[in-house]
Amino acid sequence: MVRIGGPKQRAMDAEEKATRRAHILATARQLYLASGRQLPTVATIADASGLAKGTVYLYFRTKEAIFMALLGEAFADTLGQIHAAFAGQHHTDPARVFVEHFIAAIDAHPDMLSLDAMTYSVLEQNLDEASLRDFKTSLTNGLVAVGTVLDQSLNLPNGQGVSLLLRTYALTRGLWQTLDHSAGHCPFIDDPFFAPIRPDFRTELPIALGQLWRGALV
Amino acid sequence: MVRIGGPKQRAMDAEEKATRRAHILATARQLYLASGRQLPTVATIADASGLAKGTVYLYFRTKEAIFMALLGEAFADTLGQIHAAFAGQHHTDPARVFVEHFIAAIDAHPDMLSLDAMTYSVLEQNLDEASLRDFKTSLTNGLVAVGTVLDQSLNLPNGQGVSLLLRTYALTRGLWQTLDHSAGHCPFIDDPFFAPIRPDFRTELPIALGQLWRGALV
Amino acid sequence: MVRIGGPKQRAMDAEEKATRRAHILATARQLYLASGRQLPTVATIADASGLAKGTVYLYFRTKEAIFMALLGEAFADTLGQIHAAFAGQHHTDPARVFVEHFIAAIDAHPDMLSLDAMTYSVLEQNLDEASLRDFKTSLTNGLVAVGTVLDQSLNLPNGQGVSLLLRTYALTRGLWQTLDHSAGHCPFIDDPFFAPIRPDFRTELPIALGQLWRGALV
Amino acid sequence: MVRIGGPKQRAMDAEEKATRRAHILATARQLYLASGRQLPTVATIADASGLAKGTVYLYFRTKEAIFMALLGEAFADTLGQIHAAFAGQHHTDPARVFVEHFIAAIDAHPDMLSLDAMTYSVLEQNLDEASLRDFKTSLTNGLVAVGTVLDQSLNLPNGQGVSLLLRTYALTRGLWQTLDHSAGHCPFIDDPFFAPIRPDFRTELPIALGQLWRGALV
DNA sequence: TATGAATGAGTTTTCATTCAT
DNA sequence: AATGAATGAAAACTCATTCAT
Repeated sequence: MVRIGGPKQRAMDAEEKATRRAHILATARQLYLASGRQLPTVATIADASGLAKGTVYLYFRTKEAIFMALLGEAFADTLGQIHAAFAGQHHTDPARVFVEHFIAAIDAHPDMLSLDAMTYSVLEQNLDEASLRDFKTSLTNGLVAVGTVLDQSLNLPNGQGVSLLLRTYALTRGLWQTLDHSAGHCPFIDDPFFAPIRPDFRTELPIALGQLWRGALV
Repeated sequence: MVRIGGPKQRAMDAEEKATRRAHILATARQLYLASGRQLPTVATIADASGLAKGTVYLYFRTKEAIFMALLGEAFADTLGQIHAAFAGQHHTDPARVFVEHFIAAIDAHPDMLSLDAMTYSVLEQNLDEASLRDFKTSLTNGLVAVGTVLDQSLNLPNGQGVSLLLRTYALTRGLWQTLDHSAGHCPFIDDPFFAPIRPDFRTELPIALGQLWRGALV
Repeated sequence: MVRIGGPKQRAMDAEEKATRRAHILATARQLYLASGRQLPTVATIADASGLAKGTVYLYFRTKEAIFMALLGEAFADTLGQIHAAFAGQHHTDPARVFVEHFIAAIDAHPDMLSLDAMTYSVLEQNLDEASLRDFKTSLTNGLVAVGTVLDQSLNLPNGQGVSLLLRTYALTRGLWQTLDHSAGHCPFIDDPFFAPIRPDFRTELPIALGQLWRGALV
Repeated sequence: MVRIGGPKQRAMDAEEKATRRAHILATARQLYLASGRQLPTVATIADASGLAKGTVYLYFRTKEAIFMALLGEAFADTLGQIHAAFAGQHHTDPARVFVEHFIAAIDAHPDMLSLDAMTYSVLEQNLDEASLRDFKTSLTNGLVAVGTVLDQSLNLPNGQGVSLLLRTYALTRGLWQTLDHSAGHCPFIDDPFFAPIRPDFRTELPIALGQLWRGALV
């Protein structure tokens, strides 16, 4: 028999519930950003949110689902910005426009690439199939929509837009994993010896993306 | 007093030690490949190697060091093949030659990209600084050497070869993480719905690399 | 402000309340029988009953009380059948008559012995004293009543009927715990090696009860 | 990376290991007896044994395995005493002799019936199949051996000895679960109202067993 | 009366690493 | 050098119960 103290405030209607969910998400993001490459524990998130552990589980099936949701938001937002920049428009230098908007979106989501780097090895492992499918479905929809917009805006053969998006993101993801060392796990990385293989990510990214797009649009 | 299972054979001279180390490494790779995205435990590796747990630690400082060593081998071998293909030679279509050799090397190391995907989030976390530095030093040396060879072979401005290598690998790594689903963690991924964002990695890779190189060598 | 899912129907008068209580009970029994030796969660019971969790607690003080009620019903029914068979009657072979009716009652309550096996270790642990007392009081009343009937019908010294009932039930309970393996927790139990200690419960029960009664009535 | 303090003493040979295992077992029994119907946590057992939690798991696969081992010992000892009393011997009043020895063995193992009552609902649930099979195999061997001895000593038809043992134990187990209230979970059980259904276990047991044996040996 | 959002206690087990032998 | 016994930190998740609405 377990006796416990009652709840604080209750999120009764859908709107309040959405707010609470968003609050948990925001707290988790903050904690993650502060910790550097370490998923905070559910207990920590709950504490920082002013909620009980069990309450967090009312809004997210697993701990990993929290961070997948964060990642999903970042993806959606990034895709949204690209969409806005290309839907129904033509640009004389589309590669430049794309890269500018893409990098701006990345800058706005400092947790995206970092969380993404955990996706493969950590997040997907402990995620239930349903959540994973939801995530991938929504991502697919977004990619296809923006890909179509790119097809139209750039006069590309059908499907080239999506391909370009995938390659762009793959290159970004790969570069970031190779070049980011913001979390400070390698104290020695500043040694000039490593300079040739440690260009700055933010400097390198536009160049690399530019090359890829130039090669693709030739 | 009964004493069972005393020390086995001792690997005294340098050669025997190298052999034993290689044996552990080979066992670990086998186990890793068989498990699909899961680092085997030290106990498992020791068992499968016919050694005691403690013995493994005579050859590797930490468990992660084992897999970093595996990754280092794969990198070294890959770089070696590129080096051989370009050192003191000129090619009429260097991009094609590079991509061919690069992909061949990747195919020969099915554990490379997979282990690499754990680097950021898993392997580097538990690695002691010394091992990490060794790894990165050796990698830097290899990259710089091959980069220089590329500079010469392709008549590139100094340092462009290394940059190209980094971008090439970043794109490969990113594509693989996006497109590989060999480990079968997503039973639903074969759903045709996901087809547009799931091109085959091996089909996609040469195209994407071709675009990058074309854009870079323009 | 959107309000969804208000209170359903209210069971105001005593009859409606009894009906709803019986409905919860029936659902719980079904769920228990279907699960094999696992008490369903309150959430499951509530869902399957079409009620909210809180509502279940309006009818039962604790989860365990639900299953004690189920057990109580089975006991009451069993005792009732014995009572009916012996009240005001004499039988030439009372042992045979008793065993027949007893086994028929047991067969009619496939959840009785199984729930009973959890009584000692699970159910009584989390039961509030009041419910436990209610349960035991009602059981005592039933036993004493039927015991008295047996005393009269069999011309036994006062109190022998209750003793016989207790011993009969104890033997049944013990045999069932020893011999039942319907839930299939031991896949290997069918190995012929275990045959000598795994006679069939339903075969064994009448024999064992027969011996006990014969020994008692000598 | 985890760094921890070294071990205290090491059990290197088989004998020392057996001693340590026995020590853990003894500690667990003590703790269980002191707690009344509550399996102590592994942490508690480890602490009380002066060992680390992990060490306990070197000797027992699961927590439940500890208590199954305790139960197995009690069974083995009980069967051993019966065996000694009947092997190669004839008694004029075998029922009396059996019951005396049986009850003496039960008295010597105050944890046996109590643990046994958890077997069905708690212990078997969390036990791995291998341990369960071992337990049942050893129990079967013991039962069959003693059953055979009984067959010979009492001139019973083949297999009757085992049957008698099973029924005897079933009755004992059932009576104990019905009548034991030593753990004090029912403060109200001493109310005279419950007297008719609460005879003393130790008084009741010999009577009930006597009836069963008399009925069986007629 | 009915609802269902909120609570939070509670515990097993794994496994990388150490170090006595 | 080799062995393998000992260590102990670490955290997700369930679910019975309460009580504001």
